[in-house]
Amino acid sequence: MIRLLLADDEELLRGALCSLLDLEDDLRVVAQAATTTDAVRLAGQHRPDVAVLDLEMPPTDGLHAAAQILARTDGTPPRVIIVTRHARPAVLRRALAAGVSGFVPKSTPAARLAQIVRDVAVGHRYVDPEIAASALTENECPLSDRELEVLGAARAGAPVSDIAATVHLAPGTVRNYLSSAMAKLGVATRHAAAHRAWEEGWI
Amino acid sequence: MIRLLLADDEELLRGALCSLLDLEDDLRVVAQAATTTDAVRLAGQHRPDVAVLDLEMPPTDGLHAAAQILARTDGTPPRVIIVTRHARPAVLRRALAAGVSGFVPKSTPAARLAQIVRDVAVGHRYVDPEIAASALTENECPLSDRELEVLGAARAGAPVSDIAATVHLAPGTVRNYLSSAMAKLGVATRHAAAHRAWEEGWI
DNA sequence: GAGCGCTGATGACATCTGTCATGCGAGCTG
DNA sequence: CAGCTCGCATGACAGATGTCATCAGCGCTC
Repeated sequence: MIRLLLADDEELLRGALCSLLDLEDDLRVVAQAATTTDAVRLAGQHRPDVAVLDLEMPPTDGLHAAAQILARTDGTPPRVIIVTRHARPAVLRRALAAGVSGFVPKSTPAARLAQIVRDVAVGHRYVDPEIAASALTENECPLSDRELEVLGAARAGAPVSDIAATVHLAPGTVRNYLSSAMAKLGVATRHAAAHRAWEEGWI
Repeated sequence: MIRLLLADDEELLRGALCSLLDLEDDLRVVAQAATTTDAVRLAGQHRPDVAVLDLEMPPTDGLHAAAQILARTDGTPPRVIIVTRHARPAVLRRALAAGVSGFVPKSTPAARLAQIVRDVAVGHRYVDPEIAASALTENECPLSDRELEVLGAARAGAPVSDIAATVHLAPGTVRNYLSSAMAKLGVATRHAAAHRAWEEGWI
């Protein structure tokens, strides 16, 4: 019997997956969470074999939760499967770096999920083949850490002075980073750069 | 027996909902679609009693599909239920204006969906109570049509000249609309305004 | 027809952005 | 140590953006 933790902020999906997976004789959902904090807490309490975490979850995100769950020192931590609608190569890379065992886009057929859970439970890894292929062929993110940080702060449309304040840099420096990021991405405004970086999953 | 059309671009959710609803004795999913075009086509072919449409679907969106499905002239069109993660009062208003019978955020418990489908099938309407309350109390979108149009074109971070080209207006005019929109929203840049308008579901 | 509100446009002006050259200090590398 | 790169910062400059006053046309109402 494989014991599952299910975490997703959308009740509709979580509930549907729960009943879907519970239909399988060898799977049992032992805990559900709608937030990352609950997910981490319940993972500690219930010690599931596999934790299925949505990537987009308040208050942080699935990767933070995964890192915390995997960092537990007493006993073996559960295997973690990340489920996401935002399935981009950059996200996959970050997920694997965090030590997750499965990476499942929401475009995966529901019927296959149970088998993925079983595979992961016995120690295998599962990565969506299409995303994996993209991750190998697509070019890496060309932006430096600082550029990403600054773009992240620019995402909501804030003026340079605000960005500089949140990133703790001089306004001129911020403009330099934005400028180089824009040059690398081939766009004309920092907002276009931020938009693009977001779509690519870089920030 | 209530015959259902299920449309959602996320296989995972669509598949899970399908098996969930098929468990009910009086419901049967007769067609599934991942795009709005398929949804419209299959609604014509299979004549379901109820169509459950995701709002966020390529290539257009669930409201367009709903409008097309409801516009059919031969026979009675199906009742339409819109499911969305982006549950804001403005979206609800647009959905009701399009003639849909149900408005269900993805935060709704999965177990309740079957009952909502039954209610809608017999002619009732269902609107998520929380969103409905917000729609009644929250202030309406303060922006004019032109302002919304211009903000929509500004969303990807394009410079004013590009926006002017896509909207077929003079650059100076575009700046006026952007300026008034920014004033109404109390923000300092058009990108912040566009971001805000997007989050509120206005564009 | 005068008045009013709305849309679309123009021009002037202050400010913000994007670009670029440059400087300074920390770390590393010969 | 000298030379080098790299992260961070500054200053100057052109062009883009935000603000504002103003105007013309159009439809509407009194």
